[in-house]
Amino acid sequence: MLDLKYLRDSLDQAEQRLATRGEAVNLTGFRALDQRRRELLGESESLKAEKNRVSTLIGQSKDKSAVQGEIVRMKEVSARIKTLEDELKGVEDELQQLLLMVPNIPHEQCPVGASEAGNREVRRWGEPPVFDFEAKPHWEIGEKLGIIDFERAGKITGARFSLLFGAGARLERALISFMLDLHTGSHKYVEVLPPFMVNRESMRGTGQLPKFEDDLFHTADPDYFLIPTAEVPVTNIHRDEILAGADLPICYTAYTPCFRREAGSYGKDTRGLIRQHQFNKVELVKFVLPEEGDQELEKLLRDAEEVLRRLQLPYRVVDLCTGDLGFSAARTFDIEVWLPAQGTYREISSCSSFRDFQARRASIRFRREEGARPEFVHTLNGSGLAVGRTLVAILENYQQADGSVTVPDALRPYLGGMERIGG
RNA sequence: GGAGAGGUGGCCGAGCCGGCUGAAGGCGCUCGCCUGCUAAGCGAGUGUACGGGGUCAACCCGUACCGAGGGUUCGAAUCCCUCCCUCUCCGCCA
Repeated sequence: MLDLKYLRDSLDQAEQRLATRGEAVNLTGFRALDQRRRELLGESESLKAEKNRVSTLIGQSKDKSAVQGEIVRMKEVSARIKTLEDELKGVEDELQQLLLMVPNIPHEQCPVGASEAGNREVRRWGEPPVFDFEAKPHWEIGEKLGIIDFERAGKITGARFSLLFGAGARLERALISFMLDLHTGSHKYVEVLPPFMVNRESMRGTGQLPKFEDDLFHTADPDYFLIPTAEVPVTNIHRDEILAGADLPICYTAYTPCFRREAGSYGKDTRGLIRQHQFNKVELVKFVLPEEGDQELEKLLRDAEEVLRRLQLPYRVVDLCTGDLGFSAARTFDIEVWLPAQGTYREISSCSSFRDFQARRASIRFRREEGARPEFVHTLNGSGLAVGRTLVAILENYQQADGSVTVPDALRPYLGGMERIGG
């Protein structure tokens, strides 16, 4: 959510910067609503002051019959206040609805562009492997090895689900442990294991609601949502809190499954593990001082990259342009891993700064020192990494001519020393 | 799922036969005094949001907030209704 006072003072600038996102952002009506709100507030609050003053006098008077006229008058004042407040509530609801639908303002260093095509490659790491045979897609490799079964997953649940067996299941688990150990050990994140279902307030806090309800799995009773990313429960850990400035940055890492409806992606990535309704992810989340946001994002990005470096998987980093940013993000770097069968880089991590956008929605604040005014923190997060896609990358990049798959060195301790799957 | 108890300021905890309670008291914290050091002691201060004013920073005024939302009343932390959450006992259960 954007700052009401900023919008009031710099509406034109806000509109211009939002326009670089491409989609039309509707701020019409904001000014009128804001002004009406302040008029109603002014009138009802001065009437309340009057009411409070007179009511105290009535309470103090010995002779109630002497103040009968005031009682009658206050009755009318109260009725008037009620009318004003009803209208005020309507106006505030409308204003709130409007503000909750407005996306974040892009960071000034974001490349400006209308779509994915405007993204800027920042760096590449590693060399795509060269095979003396035709590289197979991971679903063929996995099914041949008997470690991935899409057909039975479809029977059990439906499309876009998967079933892992044996070394496949173990590899997935190994990746989770490996990533968590790296981030808690070398990178000093605190491991958390949050709820996988959250309430509406949490979803609103990070920005999934109210705009993207269609993308979420929902339970009817109670009214909960399955998390689409650990960002939601982990960022909301500190919702409605005031943190001590000295405690910042606060860094968490969490493994969770993620659940996404993938509405509107019919026909995309229909085969394989790339796009699933349920997938595992290890997430990194930070709460930082506003002035340290940019450098903390850079560090978070490096921490996520480190996973691929240790696994010796080639990747590149892309700086998303204004038109490709997510709703809540001010700045995003995607990490894309090389997938030989597709002959292209595919997203495996997305590292974003939300600045104070989520903090304002979720009311996450801090004090620089004891007694200082609360300020909003900046929130950051990134995948470190998407586990399913990492498994895909390993199967494809480490595949051998005979259909077996070599286990990356860094993972062997997590697989009881296993050096190869199949073969 | 059944029965009962309760949700008050950073924390503990009064108030709950309606008004003078943003809210007693204690703890914590900040500043000052005192003190060979420490501890103790003494004094003052110590929430947030919104709106208005302002030398637009410190500050001043107003309003709101005693789990959430409604209601009664001139006036509600205090009375009534609905919902949420926590705790205890029973049942069920990984």
